[in-house]
Order: sequence, then structure tokens, then C-alpha cells
Amino acid sequence: MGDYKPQEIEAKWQKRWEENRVFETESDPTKKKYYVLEMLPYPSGTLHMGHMRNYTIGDVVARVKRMRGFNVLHPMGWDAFGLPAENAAIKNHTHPRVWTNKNIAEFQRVLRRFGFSYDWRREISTCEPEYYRWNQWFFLRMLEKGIAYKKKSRVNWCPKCCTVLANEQVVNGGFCWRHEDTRVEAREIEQWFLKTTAYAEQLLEDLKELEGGWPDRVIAMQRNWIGKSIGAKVWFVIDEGSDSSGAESQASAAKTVGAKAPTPERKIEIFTTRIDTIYGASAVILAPNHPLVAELVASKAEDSEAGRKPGHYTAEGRSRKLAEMKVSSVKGEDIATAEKDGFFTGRYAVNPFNEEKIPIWVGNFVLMEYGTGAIMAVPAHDERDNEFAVKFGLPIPVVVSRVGETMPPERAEILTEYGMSVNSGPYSGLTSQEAIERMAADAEKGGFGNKETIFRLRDWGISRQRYWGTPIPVIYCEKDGLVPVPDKDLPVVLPANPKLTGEGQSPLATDPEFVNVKCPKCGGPARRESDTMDTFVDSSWYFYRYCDPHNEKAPFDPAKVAYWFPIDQYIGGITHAILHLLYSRFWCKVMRDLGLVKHNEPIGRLFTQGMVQKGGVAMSKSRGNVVGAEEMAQKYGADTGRIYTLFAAPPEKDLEWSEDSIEGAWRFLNRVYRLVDRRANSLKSTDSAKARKEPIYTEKEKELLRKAHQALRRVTQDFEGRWHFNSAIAQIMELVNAIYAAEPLEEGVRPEVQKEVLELVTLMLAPMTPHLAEELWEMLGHANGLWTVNWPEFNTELATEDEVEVPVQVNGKVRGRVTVAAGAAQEEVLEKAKADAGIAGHLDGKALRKVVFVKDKMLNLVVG
RNA sequence: GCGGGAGUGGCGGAACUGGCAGACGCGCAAGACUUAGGAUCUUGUGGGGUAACACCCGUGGAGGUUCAAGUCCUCUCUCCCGCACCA
Repeated sequence: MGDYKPQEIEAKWQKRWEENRVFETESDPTKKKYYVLEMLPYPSGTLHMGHMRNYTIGDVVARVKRMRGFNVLHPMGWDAFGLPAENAAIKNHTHPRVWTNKNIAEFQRVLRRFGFSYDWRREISTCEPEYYRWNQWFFLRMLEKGIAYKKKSRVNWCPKCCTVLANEQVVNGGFCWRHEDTRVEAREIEQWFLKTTAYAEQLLEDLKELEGGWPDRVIAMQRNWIGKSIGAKVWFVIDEGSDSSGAESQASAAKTVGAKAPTPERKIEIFTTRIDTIYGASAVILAPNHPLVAELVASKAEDSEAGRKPGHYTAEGRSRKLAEMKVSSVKGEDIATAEKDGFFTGRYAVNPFNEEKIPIWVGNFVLMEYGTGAIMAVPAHDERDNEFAVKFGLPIPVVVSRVGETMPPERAEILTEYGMSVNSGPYSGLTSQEAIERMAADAEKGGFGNKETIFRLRDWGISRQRYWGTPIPVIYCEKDGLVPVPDKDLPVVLPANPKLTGEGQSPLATDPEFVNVKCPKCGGPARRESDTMDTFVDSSWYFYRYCDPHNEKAPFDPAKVAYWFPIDQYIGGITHAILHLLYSRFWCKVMRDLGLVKHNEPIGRLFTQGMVQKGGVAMSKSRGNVVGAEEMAQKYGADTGRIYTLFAAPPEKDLEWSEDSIEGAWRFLNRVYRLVDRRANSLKSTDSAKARKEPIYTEKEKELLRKAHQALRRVTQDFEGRWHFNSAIAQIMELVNAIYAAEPLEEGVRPEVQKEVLELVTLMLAPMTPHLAEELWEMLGHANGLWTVNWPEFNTELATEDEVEVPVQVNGKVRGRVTVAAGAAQEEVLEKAKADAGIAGHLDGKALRKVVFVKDKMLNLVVG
């Protein structure tokens, strides 16, 4: 007899698993496969119980699937490039590689301490040239296909990261995803992009394949992010004649545009989803950084209303106003809440549908990044336009009324819904939907517009002006221009000893040995690209590399990937709902088009687990509320930590850490241990199979086996179906309680039945508390490890109750219960119910009008 | 504003396709064993009510469907998350 000593037990079994290479897997097309994966960690800080919850869920699934006979791939690796490593290295005067590798060693040690069933031979680290050379290889393929391209554009700059961010890395309407208190700034920088927009339609369309397998909200978030809008573009011709007093400036402007006379029509292209409201347009409004604005503003057209009406200025006033607006837009002031602002350019444009001249304005609420950077303002039917029009005194003509209303609605109401067109020339009387169709078609026929679908999704900006990332493999030659690094020269390795300052310049650019190269084409002097890639490139395809982690000739062997993919179950935090998961889907489609993979989507099922919180907020080092994984393992053992996180809440919900509740988990495991320990010796040589071969059961045996198989049925369902680990554990607890209640087992329960029941407890616990289960299994006299044992089949017959207690309702209220043999017919139950004094009292003197009977479940007597 | 989700005891949470609401655990209370116990075992524990039953109320709120509603329908309130002057 001994105590449960998790420290000893856990070390012992981890060693055995390793010696027996229990978790090592090879692809084998003759076996059914299962690929379960947790998102790879960024090795920084300490592993806390929030991480462990994630890995525990994955590990339970991996172990259950193994017990069910699947060939299971369950790997682990490190998202090892990234800014924190570089910043920490600067701070501590060390090298990012040193800092990172130290963390990796630490992470690995703690993960091993928890006994997760990883195939460690497949471990990858994205900062190794063996890995990132394939980032470069993929980049070159994308360059060839025109998917990777370089352009100068307005980008998001985080002053703290000192680098550009992708749109997906800008959160909360303008803040850095790493520094949630820091606003991003707009900068004009030349950088590399991957053309995610080329896949916008597919990324949206294929979300349908993911329905059912991915959480609804992740699908919704991606759909939202891609942001498809179906509408039309319409061209408004700029009225040149209106600029009577600006001939001089117009001539100079004409130089950049074309000949003055005959003036080729210059147009402002607007995008709208409501072309049906175009008769109600009272202005064209441009984004402050729209390319035409500078020129329109510079024209000398004086505004006769200048100074008398809001938004009207002289030419100088307009320039000043524009400069002001640009400054606030660069600062990234909160555009969602900022007051509408703008000014009249002094110029007009012609509505192509009714030839009406309407003023051209500049407005702070029009975004260059969306649509065409220009809109038509329809103040009667759009809230924002209305606000603008009211502030600046623009007319508000009504062109839509509710269907069935003969008179246009009062102007006070802004009708944004569909209705019926009014005051819209030949389109009056059509429904909005009809008008949209007809008018878009007519615009196309008339040559002044077309149907158009636009997306909110932007191309993925991947250039980063930092050191600790994958060098972008291109060279700039004075003679040959942009030259890709030839495949044979890959990898382009990071220089070993960079000068890291953390200031806004690519560290690689300061290293002459790295930068100065010979042009691969002409051999002349050339410069290397000195930016590195966004680290989300690394994580966009890493799960493919696990299938073939040491391949030196290719990113992976397509045959191996074809066997393992798609990922059967991916597990991670909701944080990556857009970033990592969208990029990964994009990468998969690119690889498919390169002929490397055959599937459209890399991840079949996605599970987003809840956070582990303490004090109501997620555990994080900076908040100082972490429960360290290692301390936890030292105090209670890994198994207690594992079962606690599984039991305390369903896996998709947030979990508030409770020191009291973990004591409960610890007590439970001790209870199980004692149960086995107190009779381990006497049962060692007992053959539990005998219990199954000679099924002559005493009442007590029957009762125990029934409980055991009922639990097994529920636990099996909970593991296979919706991952109700908490209720699975509750079932096992009930069984354990029942065994305690049946003590002393020696009275009335044969040894083989005792052993059978204890083995079932052990096997059910095995995926969740694998160390303890192995130990119990051994204590029960088994020399083979649990890894050789299959998941037990539950026996319906054993699980079935002989007798059931049927609640009896009178008029829908439970008034009593009768005990009958399972499966008893209505007549029998009814008879017993009538005989029951308590129930009879409620029936007294009333006519029985209806009887509802559900076998073994309930009897309802309707009287009255 | 748009989209997604959640409201059940003192707490975490159960309840498969409508069929005994509160499984299991924590906490709390009582008892047993003990020199002692913050160990272990047993019992009790939604609220009201009763000597004890009976009975009444009860899954955010208001209606509805049904023999029967935490579960389905309509309306509504609160909270959390994501996106957001997206034209």
C-alpha cells in the first residue's frame, strides 16, 4: 500500500514511452490516419496553464484516436522568428537566436514534463535555415506567378515595432496588434505584397466547405474581413467649364493629364451598392488623399460663398484645410467617431443619369482604401451622407419611398432600406432591386459605369524592417533591375552578427557583407533586399512541413502530405481567427495552384478553446496573474493539472482558475489510486476476461458492471462527439463513487469482476491522465503498456437497467413515481400509477381524458 | 450600426433528437474514525413552506405552441467577443 506519487509515476512513464517510441508515426496509406494539431507556440515568457489547456485538449484527442486504432500525427514546433526576440536581444545584449533557443529548450522541457504525446522527431523551428529556405522558395514561386509583387503604398507603421504591419495586424480600429495602446501611423513605403486579393472570391466561397467543421464565429469573422460588396462603379465627368477663373491652373493641371483642348473628359469614378439612389446624389465626395484632389484644390476657382457658408473657402483656404485633414488622417485619429469634416473644391461633376451638375467635395469619412476613394452622397438615403449634408447645407432630395406609399416620406427620416424609386426619371416606380439591375445595365450600355464587386480584403504586406525573420530572396542590380535569387543559392541566410538598434531601419541594410552582392544575371554590383518577411509567412504552411520535416530537396513530399492532409483537427485560440487562419487558407490555395497539394482547404475541423483566466482576465506574464505550468506540475503533478483543466469547464469556454477546485481534482485522482492500490496485489493474477466469458452475475456485480458500462457509453460519446470532457469526467467520478459505495467489494463481487470494473475506470482515464492510468494498469498486473490497448467497447446489454423508475405526471406535474421492469407497457405502468395513493389523490373524482406514455421515461395523465 | 455568442443554486457547470431541472465538482453544514486534522469515509445542501410530509415557486423578462418547454416560436432586457464613417 502506498500513496499516489505523481512526480515518480510521471517521470517513470515518460521514460517508458520514449524508450518504446510510442508516439513516433510514419505515413502509411494502409492505415487510417488522424492529424491532430495545436497551434505552434511562440517561445517567449513562461508556459502557463492557459497553454497547457490547449495542449491537453489536443493530447486527449490524439490519445483517444490512437486507442481507436488510428495512425495519429501529433507534432509540435516553434514559431521562432519575431519581434519580441529581437527586442529582448537588444535589451539583454545578446543575439535573438540565443534568446530564442533558450526559450525553446525551456518550453520543450515543460511540455515533456506534461507527457504530451508528440512525435518529437518531427519538431521544427521556423528560425532555422532548413525551414526558412522554403519560405524563400515559396516566395520565388509566387514571384514567378505574379502573386508576390512590390509597390509603394500607404501602409500601417507601428512606431513601437518600428516596422510595417499588415492590415490584419491592425486591431481595434487603428492600433498595433502587439501594442494595443499604440496607434499605427500611415506611411508611404515601398514594400512586398502577396496578392491575397486574387483569391478573395475563393477564400470567401470555400468558407462553405468549412461550415460544420469550423466555429460559426470564425467563419463569420473571415467573411466579414473579406467583405464582399456587390454594386456598381459610375463615372462622373468633371465639369471643366465651371472653372471660369482658374484657366491658368487648369492649363498647368492639363499638362499632367493630357491636352487642354479638346479636353478629354476627366472622370471621377465612384463605387456604390445603391446605384438606384443616384437621382438623389447631391455631391461627389473624394477621400482627402484621392489622386485628383490636389489638382482640383489647386485650381484658382474662387468660391463665391467662401467664408459665408460652412465648407466653402477660397483657393488658399482649401489648401490649408486639405493639409489639416491629411495630418489628422496620418495620425490615424479615430475615424469611426470623428466628426464629419470636409470642404467644397469649387468644382462640379455631372451626374451621367440626369446630366445634373453637382459639387465636388472632399470628406474625411471617405476612405481611399475602400472602393474607389470617391462616393456619391445621397443624403436622403444614407446616414453618413445625411450628416455631411446637414452640416454643410447640401440639398437632400428624396428618391426612394416605401413600397405602397404614394407620397415620398418626410425628409426627417433617412430611409436606408430598399423600397421603390421615386423622382428618378424613367426608373421611378421600380422596386429598388429592379432599379439597381436596370440602372447598372444602362450605365454599362451608356459607357459611364459597370457592375462591380469589390472586396474589403487588401493584399498582404509582408515586408518587415527588422532582422529576426526570413530574408526576402531578391537582388537589385543596377543593370538588370530586380533579380530573384536563383533556387540553387537558397537559403539566403541571415548574417550572424547584425547591428540591432531597434530603430526604424532594416538592420540587414547596415551589413555591407550581406547587402553587397554580385548580380546573379550579369555578375555586376548589386544589392540584396534588406527587409525580412512577416512571421505569419512561417506559420502559414508549417503544418505541411511536419509531414516531412527533414526534406532537403523540397518543402515536403507531396505524397506524404496527400496522406496526412487535410488536418483532421486543429486547436488554438480565437486570436488567430483572421490572421493566421486566413493566411494559411491563402497559402494552401497558392500551393494547390502550384500543383503541390490537391485540397482546397488545409484544415478540416477547427476548435477554438477558451482562455484560462485568473481574476477575470486571461493569464499573461505582463498582468502577473499566471499559474506556471511547471509550478503546477511540481505541486500536484501533470495529470492533476490536465484533468482539472478538462473538468472545470467545457473546452470552448473561458475557465477561471480556482485553487480550491484543483484540490478537488487532486482528491479525485487520489481516490482512484487508493481504490486500485488497496486490492492491486490480490487482483494481480486475476483474469478479468473471465468475467466476460462466464457472465453469471450477482446483483452487486450486475449493479457495478451496469454503472461501468453506462459510464463507458457516455464517455465514449463525449470523446467522439462534442468533446464534453467535463461531463465525461463526471461520469467516471460517479462510477468511482459507486464503487466506493459498494465497498467492501470482496463481499459479493468476484475478483474478476472487481478487476474488470477497475480496468474500465483506468482505460477511461487513460487519454486524460495517461501517467496515472499506466501506473494503475501496471498495478493491476499488466506488463504491456497501455499504448498497446484498444479503447473498450461498451456492452449495451450490461448497461441496460432491469428496472426503471417512471415519473408519473398529472396534468403535466410530477405527482409520483412507479418502479416497473424496463420496457414495461403502458397498461402496466398505468395500473401501478392508479394504485399509488399519492397519485390517486390527484386523480380523485376527475375524468381521465388523455394518457401520454413514453416507454421507460414518463407517464402523463390528463384529467379534468 | 453589422456579425457571432452567452444568461440555469453561494460558485464552476450537467441535462443526447421537447419527457423527473440542478448530474459531477467546489464551497458550506453535520456525523464517523482519530491525541489531532486543512487527511479519509458517510450524510445533507435551489428558494418558500412543514414537526415531518403535503404543497407552492423556480433555468434574465413578457407572451405563445404543446399532454409536457432550460430546450421550439414571437417580442424584450443584460452581458461578452469580433468588425466598423466599408459607400
